[in-house]
Amino acid sequence: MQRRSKKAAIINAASQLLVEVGYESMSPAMVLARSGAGKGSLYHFFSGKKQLALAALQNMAEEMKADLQELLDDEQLTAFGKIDQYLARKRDGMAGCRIGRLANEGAFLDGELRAPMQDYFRFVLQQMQVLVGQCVEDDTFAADTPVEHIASLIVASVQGGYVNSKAVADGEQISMATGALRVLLKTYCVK
Amino acid sequence: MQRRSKKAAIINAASQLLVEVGYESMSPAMVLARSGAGKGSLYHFFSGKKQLALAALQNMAEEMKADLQELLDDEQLTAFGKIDQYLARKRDGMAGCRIGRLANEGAFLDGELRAPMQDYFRFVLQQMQVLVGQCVEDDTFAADTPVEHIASLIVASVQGGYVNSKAVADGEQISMATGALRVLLKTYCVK
DNA sequence: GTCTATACACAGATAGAC
DNA sequence: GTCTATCTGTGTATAGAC
Repeated sequence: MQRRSKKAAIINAASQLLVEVGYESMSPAMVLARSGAGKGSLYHFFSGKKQLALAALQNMAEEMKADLQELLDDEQLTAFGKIDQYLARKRDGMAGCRIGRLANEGAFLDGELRAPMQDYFRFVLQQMQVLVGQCVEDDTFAADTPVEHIASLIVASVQGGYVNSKAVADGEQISMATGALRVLLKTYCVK
Repeated sequence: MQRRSKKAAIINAASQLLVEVGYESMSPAMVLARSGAGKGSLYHFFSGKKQLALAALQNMAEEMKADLQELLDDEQLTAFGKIDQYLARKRDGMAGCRIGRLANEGAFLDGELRAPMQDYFRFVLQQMQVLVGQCVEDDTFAADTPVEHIASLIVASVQGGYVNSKAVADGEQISMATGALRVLLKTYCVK
């Protein structure tokens, strides 16, 4: 047994390909070519394409959650500041959200594959709800809109920004959408 | 030559399938099964899957543009009222945008296939820009944000709402996002 | 114009050697 | 654990009859 098996390389290649081409278009052959492994290795570690994608997805979701958590843990920022920073993050519109870009693939109607996606989105929505709730609490926001609606819009501006970027082939679309929301939320603040 | 050939049936079936399963997962066999035509008919009218999808897409785009145009032509509504009505439209979150849901498929990197999608999105973005511009003009909105940013956010709230809905399997997500934006835009109005 | 029968490539998975 | 060789099903397209 090697110290670092091909397993990690395979998962890594799969993660990249899920972002680049999606699930249905990702063939085992592509994964093997990129990871430098043979078919045997893939089917030694995973029962099939689905289980491989599952492992890759769970990896990505953990990374992205940790990324958000880092922002949430920033003691320097107010709740509103965290929302603002989240929206202000630099994003590659033409790449798409690593997880959200898979939402329309038929394979994700399957409960098992959808689980990590659903889990990730619920986490982000939930955390945004908490932040918006804190803004209401400390009178930054008026309490005239359900917190989960605002949270939903925040996430939608990012996901929709990615879609717009891809659709018109303009990477700037996403920052235009999130930027506009930053302004609107600032205006929404009860000064 | 029949008065109503199988061509329309084939395009119609393809349109449905593009929404339901997407482009890559839509096989000629599925199109034929649903349309009741034989393989020969399909390849008689279209040079291949791509040209068929193109025809179906152009059909859909025209329909959806006409749908929006109807709202734009409503003499009863102010520019702001039109934006508000656009956001308030009833949408099936679990179905997804007929065109936007294809944005992440690799086949749409191809210029020919992307054209109708790009065209549709540009149209909607452009029309929203005009409406927002009118709102600035008549002092409904402050002029402190570029009109194309607000327009981008409006479209993103819809597209992102669809993504959220699919991701968490909750059809209400989209109306939560667009609903929140309606409130924010109302607050943004210079009263 | 519409059909059935057929060809070809490749995605997905298995067998078994090393 | 890792590899190569192989098998099967199906997506995509063509040929050619009716």
